Amino acid sequence: MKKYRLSASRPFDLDRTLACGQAFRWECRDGWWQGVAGKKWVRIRQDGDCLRYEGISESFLVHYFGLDLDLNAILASINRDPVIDRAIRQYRGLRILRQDPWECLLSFICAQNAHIPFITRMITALADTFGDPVDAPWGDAHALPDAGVLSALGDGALDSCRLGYRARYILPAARRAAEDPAWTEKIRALPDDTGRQVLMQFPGVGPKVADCIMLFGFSHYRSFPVDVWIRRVMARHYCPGECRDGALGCREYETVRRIAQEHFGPYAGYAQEYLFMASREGLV
DNA sequence: AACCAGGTTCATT
DNA sequence: AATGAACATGGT
Repeated sequence: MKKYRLSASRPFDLDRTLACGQAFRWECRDGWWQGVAGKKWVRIRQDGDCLRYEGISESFLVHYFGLDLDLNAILASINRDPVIDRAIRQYRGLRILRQDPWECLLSFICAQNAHIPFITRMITALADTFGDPVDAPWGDAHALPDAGVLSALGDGALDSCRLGYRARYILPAARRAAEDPAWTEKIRALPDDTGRQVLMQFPGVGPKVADCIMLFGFSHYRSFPVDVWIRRVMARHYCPGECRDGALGCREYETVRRIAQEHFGPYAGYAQEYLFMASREGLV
């Protein structure tokens, strides 16, 4: 069991960070979060300013949870109006993870038009059915299958995972990733929004999913995924003039995204996460 | 039991 | 360029 001491100037809220719907491979059982990150199992809990964890190195811990970032400075930079201020006061400590891009690709293709518990089911089914077993202390656990594994499957192989129409996207997307194993490094090397355009060439990846992958998988903190919850809060508080009719009026994705990025700046993605929470919990 | 969900794609205007 | 419908599934 290892320990990591959080400094007072770098707030962190493990529970919110793992439960907020950016990652779908974590489960909380008797006070401990357990999950698989990459190929390794992880157990972790937070007691005040102390993180207790096992299964990973400290450097992985710091990188994965983004503990190297000065969150207070980031939140100060996005705190530009009363709405985001309320969300920040409520959720300070929520951080954006640095997940594996392939995991993000799978997760957010599945996430379209689905509730978060359902997304978790789908991702779990993919791992349990096709992923390599991981020797976790709590019992049976699996990593997510690599693109190569999924790309070799035939039509219908995913049926038992109950992915709905998303299954039609997963296999072609896996083939595309498998035929160019360096795709993540290529995107990493690309300038700002070019990587996003490359991601949108994957089947099943539109603007929203691409923004999620850039934000959660490539640490592109300016990305601002616009889902139904964000659309609501943006329509109500940030672009009423641009919106045709009340809550669901913000039609044009690119317009909402541009307004948010201009308003919140280079860490718009952090604002997105805080607004997402606030919108879902009825805070705004 | 309807309604809706971290949307994308395709066919029409 | 912009809108509308189909798409599968299951949580609330």
